[in-house]
Order: sequence, then C-alpha cells, then structure tokens
Amino acid sequence: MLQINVIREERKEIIASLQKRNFKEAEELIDKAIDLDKSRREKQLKNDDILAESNRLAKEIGALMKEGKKKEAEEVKVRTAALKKTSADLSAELEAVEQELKKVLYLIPNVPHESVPKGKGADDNISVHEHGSLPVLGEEAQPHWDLIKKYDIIDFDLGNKISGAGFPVYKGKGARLQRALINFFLDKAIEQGYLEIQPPIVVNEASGYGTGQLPDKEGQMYHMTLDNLYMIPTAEVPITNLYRDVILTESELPIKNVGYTPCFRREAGSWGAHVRGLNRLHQFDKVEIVRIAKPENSYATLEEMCNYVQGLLEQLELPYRKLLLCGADLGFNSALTYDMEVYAGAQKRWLEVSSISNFETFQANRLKLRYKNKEGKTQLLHTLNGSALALPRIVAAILENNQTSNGINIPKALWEYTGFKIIN
RNA sequence: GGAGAGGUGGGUGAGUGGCUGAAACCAACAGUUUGCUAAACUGUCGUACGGGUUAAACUGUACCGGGGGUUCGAAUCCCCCCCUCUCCGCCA
Repeated sequence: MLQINVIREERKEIIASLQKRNFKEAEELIDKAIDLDKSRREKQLKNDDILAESNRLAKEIGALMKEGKKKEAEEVKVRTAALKKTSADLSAELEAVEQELKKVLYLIPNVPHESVPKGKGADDNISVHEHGSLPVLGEEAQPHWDLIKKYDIIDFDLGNKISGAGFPVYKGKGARLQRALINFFLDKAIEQGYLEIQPPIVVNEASGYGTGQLPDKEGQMYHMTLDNLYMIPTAEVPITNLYRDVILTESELPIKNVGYTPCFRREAGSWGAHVRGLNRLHQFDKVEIVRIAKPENSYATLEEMCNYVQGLLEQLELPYRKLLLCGADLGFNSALTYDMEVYAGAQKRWLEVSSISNFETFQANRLKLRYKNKEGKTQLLHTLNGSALALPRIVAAILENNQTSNGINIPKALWEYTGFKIIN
C-alpha cells in the first residue's frame, strides 16, 4: 500500500510511473485518494476540536463537583450533550471516509522502479543475463512427466487418488531428491548468513493482509473457513509477517531469513497444456529468502540476492536466464522484480524457478514495519524476497537435461545430499 | 472442550471513576565525572493521525489485548471476543 502522504506530495510522478504498468485507473484512483484524504483531515480537525472542548468541560464539571457546586455542574452537563451528539456524527463520517480511503489505496499497485521498462506482457521482459549452454538432447529425449513414470519416482495418479490433481506423491529417489534439494538450499543460505526459520504454514487473516494476499487475491489461497485460517502460498507470508507491527533498532538490521515450507496455491482456472507434470502444482516445496533492509541499501540487497540465486543455479549446472520484468508483468506489490528461468531441454521451454523482488515500503507500510534511524525518527523499512529456490521446476529441468540412456545423472553438488549419483 | 486466574509502555510492575499517557525500578540512548573499564550523577526515553513550522519548537485527538456499552468524565464499572497461565479432559 502506498503512503498517502507520499501520494499527496508526488501525485504527478506516481501517476506517470504507474503508466508503465498500463494501469489505466491510475489518475482516477490517485485523485480519489487525495480527495478522500483531504476530507478525512478536515473531519478529523473538526472532530478533534469538539472532543477537546468536551474534555475541557468534563474537567470543569469535575472541579465544580468537588467544590460542591452541583447546580453549576448540571448546567455544564447540558452543554456537553450537544457536543457529544455532533462528535458521534462526525466520528461516524470520519470512520466511513477512512474505510473508503483504505479501499482505494488497496487498489493501487506499487510504483515501479525507474529502471523498469514499459511493456505489454511477458514478451517484453528483458533478459539481462544468461548462463550455460542449452542442452542438446536426442530425438528420444523425454519430458519429465514421462521420465518420472519410467523411473517411478513421482506419481500423479496416486496423488490424484488421495488428494486431487496437482498433488503429486514423491517416491524413492524422487522423494530423496526433493529432500536433498531442500537441505542443499537451506545449507547454502545459512552459509551466507541467513537465519533459518520454520514458520507455521497456515496463517490468520491479518497476515494475509500484511503481505498483500488479501483482500484482492483471496482466491489464490486455500481457506479453512471453520477456523478462518489460510494455507500459505509462499513462506514469504509467515516470515515477513514475523515483522508486522515491529519497530526494529538499527543494530538488528539487516534481517536475512530463510525458510523451507510447502506452498499451496489454488491456481483456479489456470490449467492447460503448458502446465503438465511438475510445471504447475497445488502443493509444492520452496525455500524462500526474505530480507529487510534500510531504504538506502535495498537495491544493493536485491542484487546480492540475485547473485546468490544465480550461484545456486550454477552449482546445479542448470542453464538459466535472468529477466528484468517489464511494467506489465510486474507483480502488484513489487517495485522491481527479476525472474530466474531455467531451461528444460525436453520441453524446450524456459521455466520460472525464482522471482526476486524489492517491495520497497509497499509491504512495510501495510505491515507497519519500521526502524528508528540515527536521528531517532521511525521510518518504514524495505522488504524483499526471493525463491531460493522453488523445487518442482528445478526437478523437472534436472530430470530432462540430465537424462541419458543409462539413467538420469544427478548434479555433483547434490551427491552428498542424495547419496546417489544416478536415477535408473 | 470444561473450570479458575490473568492480559498496563522494550522489560518488571503500581494504578478500582476526574489531579494518569500512565508511579517506581530495570534496560536503552545522550551527557558529566573518571588513566581505561566499571560505578555514580544529570537528562532523554511509546505509537498513530491532525494543526503548526523551511525544519523545529509548540499544540489537538486517540490508544493500558480487540470490539461495544454505562458516565459530563473509564486503564479503572458492564457485555462480547481473542490470547496467556494453572488444573481437568483429549492427544502426535
């Protein structure tokens, strides 16, 4: 959520920046917010004055009572009654305006960073870095959904039976590979100074609002209505919400957290030809890195996170490219996002395995996540997060790219974690 | 799930209707003193939204788990909810 005082001061610049997202209602919503804010301040000023008067009279009554001037006190009481009525009305109006303002603010996406290119869609994302050569596989190369059957390591039919589509069952070396990747990712992050967190994988409503899944992306999450809890779509939600309503001291910064969790996504209506096999699931595993940084450091932090994730992909010997997302493809909360895509040789497609974003103060404003700076002023922090990494598509690429007639070779970096070098 | 006890500022904790945004102590921060450290002393020390100012100073309102109510006036009284602790029940 953008800060209303910033909107007030930088109206023109914000509207212009939002054009990069092709966000048509930008000017309309920004102006609406400014109007509501003006009305809110007027009403508050009026109401505060009335309450101040009312407080004054209450003290006067107290004093009169003490002096035993009961009659005079009664006379003053009459005056407070009218004030009370006016204030009640004004408070109700104020409340309504505040709600309305909040609703409008919830509809306005984050302002893209100046380096974000305009664009119409995913095709306009810019590849800023590529690494590794694309695997050359023979005609007989199989996509991962065939390979997992051939070696009996991941079973969609079984998952279908006990849960439904998009809930695969990992077996044998498939299960072991998953576990190896999770441990590999966690260990590497810890080496880089990240603190491992094991958060709950269900969260309450307030947390959903804190990171921006609610109210607009309600359909993305599984909702347990009996207890009003949500299954997390990403570890970002619980880990970032750890810092909801928190004022950090400078010495606690920067925050570097890493967490492994299963992730749950309803992905309603998004099933089709491109999402076969492991490409898109309702439940998947992911290791997520979450950073909280001072504003002046956040873009250096973003670069550092990208370098870290790229290092992981290189250790896994996967060809990848790094995309700078254009305005049209940029997530609602994000100011700048890099996607990492690995190449899956048999599908001959790039698969997104990581999305690394700087949210600047957009989440922190909702979360009320601040720190006390050197001047002793409380100031919003910047939040960032990135997948490091999402497992299923990594598995898909490993399986497809490393297939041979003898079996599937496991990247060397994982050997100590898998305990085997080949799936056959 | 049942019964009881509680929830006050970063922490401990006082406060049962007005003089309380809240004592005291601890922690933290700044300073004084001191070869250094420690100690002592002095000061500062909640948040949000307004007004005001170039910026401050200054100033208004709200907030003592959350929401509602009683009252001229609520941390304090009443109701509902949430959470924590103890005991019981159930249980990986």
